Amino acid sequence: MLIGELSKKTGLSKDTIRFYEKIGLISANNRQAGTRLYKEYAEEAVEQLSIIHKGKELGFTLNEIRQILNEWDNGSIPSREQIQVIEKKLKEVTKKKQQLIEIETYLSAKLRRLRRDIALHNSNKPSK
Amino acid sequence: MLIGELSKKTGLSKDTIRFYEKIGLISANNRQAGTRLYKEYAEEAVEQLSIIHKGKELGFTLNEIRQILNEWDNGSIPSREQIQVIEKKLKEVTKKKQQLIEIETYLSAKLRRLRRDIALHNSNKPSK
DNA sequence: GTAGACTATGGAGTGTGCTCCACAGTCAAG
DNA sequence: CTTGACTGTGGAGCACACTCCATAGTCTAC
Repeated sequence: MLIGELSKKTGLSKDTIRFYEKIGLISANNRQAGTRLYKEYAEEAVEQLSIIHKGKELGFTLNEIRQILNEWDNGSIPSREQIQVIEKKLKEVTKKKQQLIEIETYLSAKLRRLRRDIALHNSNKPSK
Repeated sequence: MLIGELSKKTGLSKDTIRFYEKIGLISANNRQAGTRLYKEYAEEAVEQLSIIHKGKELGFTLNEIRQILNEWDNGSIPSREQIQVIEKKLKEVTKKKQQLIEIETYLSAKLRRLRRDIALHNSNKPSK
């Protein structure tokens, strides 16, 4: 598929996709088009872009996402090392889960306080 | 407490803390020191910086974190609207939780494949 | 056979979030 | 009363992740 279709399927802009391809986060084949080349993306790219999108929303940098996608050229890195990288990322995911719970706790407490203030008809005099 | 102590307690650099104070994410009182003013931070700032740090690691922008901290000047915003903002953030937290699970699933599948490749003494010929 | 929507390339520009630096005042220890 | 570690201010610079633009070739439909 060409970039326009990929853009629609993923919700990412063409420029963003081109940028990701340029830095090697996703790959594309070349399709001959007259004197020029068009980029042909595999179906796989949709899932990869979905992971990139999620990773970004969770605060991973593109370099970290590169490790998550495991896009090292042609298995140049031994499997054992790849395993260690993935395990490290899984630990980071676990940490982020914990941090999410802590933020959720913080927000929930804040919400309870606000609701109570309103219930007491005291909405413009915060209790804290 | 002064900025050095706050920096040690939170693990954030002084420059970062000064930057957060400059954009109004945290606040400080002025303490007279000769002809100059030193910034005096309340104990509260430690928790706020902790939330900022977690928020950042989870991909929230500083403007989003501002909403999480709810640091609008002196309750200028009605409580009912504050409640809506917090509820929205809680929904975003829920979404991020789901995204974390999806990334975890992706990584786990990758890990299983790699482990199997090694078990088959086939470590340099990935199965996919 | 041309209008209009697509494609690629290169490079400039932008917003966010720091990070570093120079300069200068403060203050506790010896 | 000086040394050394602290403090603040202002501004420059930087890395990241895009975003936009100009230019130019391609392709489909009418």
